[in-house]
Amino acid sequence: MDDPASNASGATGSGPIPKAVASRLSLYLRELQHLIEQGEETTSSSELGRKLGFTDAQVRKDLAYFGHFGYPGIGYRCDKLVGAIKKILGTDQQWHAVLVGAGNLGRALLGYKGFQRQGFRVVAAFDTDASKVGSQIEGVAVVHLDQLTEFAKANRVRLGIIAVPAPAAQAVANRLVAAGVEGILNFAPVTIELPDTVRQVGVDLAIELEQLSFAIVTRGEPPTG
Amino acid sequence: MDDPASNASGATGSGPIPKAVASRLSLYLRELQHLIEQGEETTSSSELGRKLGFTDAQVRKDLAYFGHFGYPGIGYRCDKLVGAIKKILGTDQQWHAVLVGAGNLGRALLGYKGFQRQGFRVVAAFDTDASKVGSQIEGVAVVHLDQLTEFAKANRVRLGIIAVPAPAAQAVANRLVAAGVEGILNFAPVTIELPDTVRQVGVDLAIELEQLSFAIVTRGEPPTG
DNA sequence: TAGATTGTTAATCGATTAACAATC
DNA sequence: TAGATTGTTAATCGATTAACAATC
Repeated sequence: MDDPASNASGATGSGPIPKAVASRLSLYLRELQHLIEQGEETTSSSELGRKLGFTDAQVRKDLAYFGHFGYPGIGYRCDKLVGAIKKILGTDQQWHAVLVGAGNLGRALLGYKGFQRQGFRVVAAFDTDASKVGSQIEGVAVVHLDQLTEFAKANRVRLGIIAVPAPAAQAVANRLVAAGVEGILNFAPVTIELPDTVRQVGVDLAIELEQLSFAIVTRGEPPTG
Repeated sequence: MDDPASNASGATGSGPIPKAVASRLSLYLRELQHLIEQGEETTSSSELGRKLGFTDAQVRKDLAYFGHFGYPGIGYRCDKLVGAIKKILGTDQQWHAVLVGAGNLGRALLGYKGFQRQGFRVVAAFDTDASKVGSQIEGVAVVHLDQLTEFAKANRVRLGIIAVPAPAAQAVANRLVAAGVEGILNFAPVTIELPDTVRQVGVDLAIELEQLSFAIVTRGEPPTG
């Protein structure tokens, strides 16, 4: 292989990317984008590892899952690596998402600039509150939930974001599934059941704080994992 | 041992709780609280596993790390288990937290009811914007960031929540450390460096969506992990 | 060239699963 | 009692680390 960067999706031969690796790829991507903004053209496994708290060996192993991007003695070209990681994560394309729930959290998500930057576009917000329907929030139209399916089909919507109170989450999830989304990001603090054709990621803000308090109370007696 | 539930923090002999287990404990806790609200007194490893997508063996193993709470033939008493898990996670006590950044996301976090419910209390919000300082949001006072240390010392603040734009995050983190917090929940999409006496948990909303898109594009070719 | 850094292998480590005797 | 379900062991599986030849 003459051009070591020519093999973005062809994978070195290690097969599918382990989930543990995928979660780190997003962090590498964020850090690489940051380095590029600072004018860096290359980086190394030890620099990435130091910034993110991983060993250099782990960084190299992770990056070798999907191609030969490094140059011995030099390191990695940031831009090439960004392109390759985006391809793996699927964010080399743009994803259309809908948000359900135009409450406090929903509004904050609509104003969040980071989604756009990483290839996600929230194309509409849905709610059942008549006082919200018809308005615009951060430039995004608030539409009645009853029009979800129609809208989703017409606008190539593939992702749904749930930001409604816990008791409403499952019903909203069912509607999103009926509307044909392929994945759901769930901010409601409740487990939702989905057909296994639809992927989900759950974010529970209170659980994040619990994990922090756990880390504090076990300080000095560091956990095994 | 006569009373199988008498050994909450004494641990069965397996020593410290692995991090992988701790992350599931929060999910068990949430599900158990939900079951109790529905009037259930007991549950089983298979029921918990089914609801959360784990095997029954994994549930039993996880719960056995910190005591003998199950009754063969019967299952687990929800209330006992809730108490034991809270003790492990540190949320049997109340934690005082401060929020830094009273923007869109910060405001949403101040209105989030789930923190209170799980034992966290946001006792003040900090910002540098003169038009915000002095106001109240969701019943929480907005104070100038310059008063952080003084306030934190006077109010037993142990946790800090960062909800400022990425470029400001490291400086805010430094201030929180100087103010004596023991842990930081960071919503800014940037890596922050902390002394290793201070714990951190990072939540990057765009990364959560990336993980969802990754799960979708690798559908049918399920990842190893 | 000499110095730096990769990709990969082998060894270690940790986490999950299956099975089952113990027991409510 | 018979049925159900636990706690624990052993086996399997996956992830991390250390080391180093290859190479820019």
